[in-house]
Amino acid sequence: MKPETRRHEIIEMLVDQRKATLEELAQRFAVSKMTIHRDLDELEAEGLLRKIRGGATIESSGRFESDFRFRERMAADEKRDIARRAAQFLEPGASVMVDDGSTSQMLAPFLIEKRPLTVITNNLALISELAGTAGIDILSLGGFYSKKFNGFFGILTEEALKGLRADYVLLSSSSIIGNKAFHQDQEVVEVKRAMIASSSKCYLMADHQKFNRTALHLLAGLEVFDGVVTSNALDPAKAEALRQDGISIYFAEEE
Amino acid sequence: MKPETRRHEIIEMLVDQRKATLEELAQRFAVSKMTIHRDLDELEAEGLLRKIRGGATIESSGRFESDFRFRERMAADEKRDIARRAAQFLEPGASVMVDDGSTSQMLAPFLIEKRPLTVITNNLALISELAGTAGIDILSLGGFYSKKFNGFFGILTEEALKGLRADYVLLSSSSIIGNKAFHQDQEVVEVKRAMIASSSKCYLMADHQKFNRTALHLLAGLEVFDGVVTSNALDPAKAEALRQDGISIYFAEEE
DNA sequence: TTGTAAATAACAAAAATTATGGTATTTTAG
DNA sequence: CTAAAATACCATAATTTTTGTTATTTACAA
Repeated sequence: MKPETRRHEIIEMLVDQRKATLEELAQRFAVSKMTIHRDLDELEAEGLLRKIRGGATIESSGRFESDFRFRERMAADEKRDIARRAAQFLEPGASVMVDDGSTSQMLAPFLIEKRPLTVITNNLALISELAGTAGIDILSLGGFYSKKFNGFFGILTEEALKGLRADYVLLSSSSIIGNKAFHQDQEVVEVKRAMIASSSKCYLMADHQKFNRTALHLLAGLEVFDGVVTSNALDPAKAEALRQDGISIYFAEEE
Repeated sequence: MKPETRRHEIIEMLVDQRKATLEELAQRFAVSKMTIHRDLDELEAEGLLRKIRGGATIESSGRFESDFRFRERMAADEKRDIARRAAQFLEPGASVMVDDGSTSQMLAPFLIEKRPLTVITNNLALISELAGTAGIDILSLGGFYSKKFNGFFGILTEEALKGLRADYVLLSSSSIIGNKAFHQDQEVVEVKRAMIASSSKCYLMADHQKFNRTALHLLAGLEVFDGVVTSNALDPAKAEALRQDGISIYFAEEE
């Protein structure tokens, strides 16, 4: 077991049982107390837990902070898994559109695995990560820069998309209610819609927190997507309901 | 000696002597040719040199120009001075186009001084530096990403420019011969020309090394520019000759 | 083509880095 | 003050990175 894995599991233990002793952790992972000490120091520096005499706890003064950071980190792992699964739909040599959003940014390493690839995107973080990677042709959609979404939007972006045609699009949305996807920002929706219109195969990436959250603007019905990728943190009943509606659901952890 | 140090020194050697053989490098650093192979592969992937049969070279003259990362190191101070001077032509509230190139990247801090400003550019480094700066609206021109120039080029870029109109453009070119500006790359020239056509006032930034160097493609006659900004490292006789032709020369160090 | 040198690939050894556990010392809570 | 816990330090173990050798493929010139 790698140190990183062990540290990850320590956090999971603490989320379950609120606190744990050094002795307990050392036994559980079959390492010395000294090693656990170092793990806890490391995790404490990341703000994920708090060392107390004889052990550690996830609960700090306000309970909120550590819990929030932990959620954020778990969400990041879930998003990475979903991104990994979504990238499996691609084939080397294809052209793929990618939108803004943190899930989309997670795609970077998995896109590299599929190279050669033409990546068409308005996602600045993704452009920066992929820039200069051999075997990845980047086509940046221009547009007005939005700090909030760290990408490019507006007429210029939409006009550029009208003249393009890609094999795939990997999209994210901030909300799924019933069998429809929503997003909170009008301009972002316009760009995502243009991407769907310009791509042959469409896949949606959505972690379980996206389900049953509200957002103002309709993006599309889920039936327009060739697949919806999520994690098995999603309520199985919900997944089954969508399957009944003819939606193709893929779980990141499967296979 | 660490691998990283060795690679750094390989670059320094190449800057001095333009090219080197595998044998030569292997002897100089007392490692096998295989190791040098791997070093060169690494450095080539970073765009810092080019492997040729039997060795490596820094392609810094003629049709090719060495990578932007390498150019960045040279004459950085001179370029910064020129960028500072060129930015003085701008007024708060204006829209300004900026092209690719290391001189253009140097503009970032001076553009911020002139805010509010709308910056229209295909320069990825500039976008990254300015992203999120309050008072700076960024309009990214999309296009295919070029590692060599660290920016966006191609039809998409030119089409976007056709629909735009800016108050100023601050350009750089890689070569000035007689009273004409040249550049080594066809696609880059197209974008620069489109910028000139879409701007009311045009200024060219060129350090003294740019003068009397060869490059293949004509960009424009210097008379189309409202001003050419250079440093007083430029031969005074050359500057006087241009003034005789009616070109407005500005020196970065003046005033 | 054909021969030669160079480039690449695959593998094993070596070096460097990182992780771990033990011990000695310091700190802390009661 | 005392005992357990925490820390500091060092030696060893495990892992990763770097390197060199060998074998194979590729590229160039005659």
